[in-house]
Amino acid sequence: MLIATWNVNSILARVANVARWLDLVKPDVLCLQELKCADDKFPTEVFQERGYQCQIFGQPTYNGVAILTRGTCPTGHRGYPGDDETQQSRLIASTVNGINVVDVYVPNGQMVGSEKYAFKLEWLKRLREFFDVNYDNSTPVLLCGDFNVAPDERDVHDVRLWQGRILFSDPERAALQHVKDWGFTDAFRLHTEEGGHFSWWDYRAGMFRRNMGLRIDHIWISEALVQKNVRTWIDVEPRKWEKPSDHAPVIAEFDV
DNA sequence: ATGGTGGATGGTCCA
Repeated sequence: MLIATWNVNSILARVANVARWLDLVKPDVLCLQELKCADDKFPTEVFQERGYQCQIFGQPTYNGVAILTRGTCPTGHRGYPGDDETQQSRLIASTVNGINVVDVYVPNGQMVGSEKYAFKLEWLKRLREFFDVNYDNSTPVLLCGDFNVAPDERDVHDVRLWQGRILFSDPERAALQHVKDWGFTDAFRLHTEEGGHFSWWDYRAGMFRRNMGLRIDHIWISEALVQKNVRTWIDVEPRKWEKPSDHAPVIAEFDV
């Protein structure tokens, strides 16, 4: 069973690339972030044709998340419980094959010390509370998405350059670690120790060509899934295609 | 060198 996550930076701009990638990899689940698209404008038919059901929590212009699954699966959380529809669309959840899947688009934070940065830290604090209240860490739980944080020094191309900056500042890393302490393991790090593996490269200044990126897209799993995770990798190929997203998909394979 | 690119949008905001 393959479960994937991909920040597509506008699903309408990326629909051809996503369809091409689905035809190649055929994941059972694809979690999307940054749809930049209202629910009623989401290109559902393209994915239905390929056997996927779409659960969409969209928003015009910014944010937006969706879970695509082969076959049907139940509708779960859309945003934090109790939030109204004026909140940003950054979290969607479902259950697939007994696995509780939570797909998040963590706020970028823009600049350390800014209002958006404070919002990011608060959002991560709420994410931990969301798991405390709504999930049991002795069950299979998978948290994935664009976390907008590089967890450690291996996950940035130049530590000196990124130290203290947005996506790698100590408070962000601590806030993300607190979420992890709920009971998650980084599926990618189960299989790969060395640095230099990235999931996002800025469009500007030829950063992809020079492999100057960050690993900010993640698949985290609870203990019940650790033994079943046979492989987790970043597929850099679609980052080389025409009109790419600035993020590459991450895929985890499970023996279930 | 304070740039560079890309998406949504229709002058900027966001990443």
